[in-house]
Amino acid sequence: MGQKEQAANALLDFDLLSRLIVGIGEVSEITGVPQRKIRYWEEKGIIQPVKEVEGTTRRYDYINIKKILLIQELLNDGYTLDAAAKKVEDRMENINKVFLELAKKTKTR
DNA sequence: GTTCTCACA
DNA sequence: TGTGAGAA
Repeated sequence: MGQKEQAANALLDFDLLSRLIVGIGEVSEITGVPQRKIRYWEEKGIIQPVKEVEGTTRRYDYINIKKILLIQELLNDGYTLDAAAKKVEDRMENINKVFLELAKKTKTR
């Protein structure tokens, strides 16, 4: 596969990923985290699902799903929920920072 | 399918 | 920290 095709696929994947929005049932199914627990984490302010314009059902984008996965891993490693949440929060913030810096320094090509 | 709430460990 | 169950 050539570089052009790879670049095109990367853009496609990113586009799909950024549009991927699913309900709690599917999130629970793919992450293995019970729906009840996902709602519980939201109640504690740890995750912020995106509300649909119409209706009251929770919607989860890929960032939410990623967060749920990461927190679940840390819990399995013995972290408390609060500690796991804070760690995930800090990591994502740092990653965002790095990419923002990178975006500033990178010229359009 | 989804929501909330009360009770419980 | 999380679950069960019922009702809407």
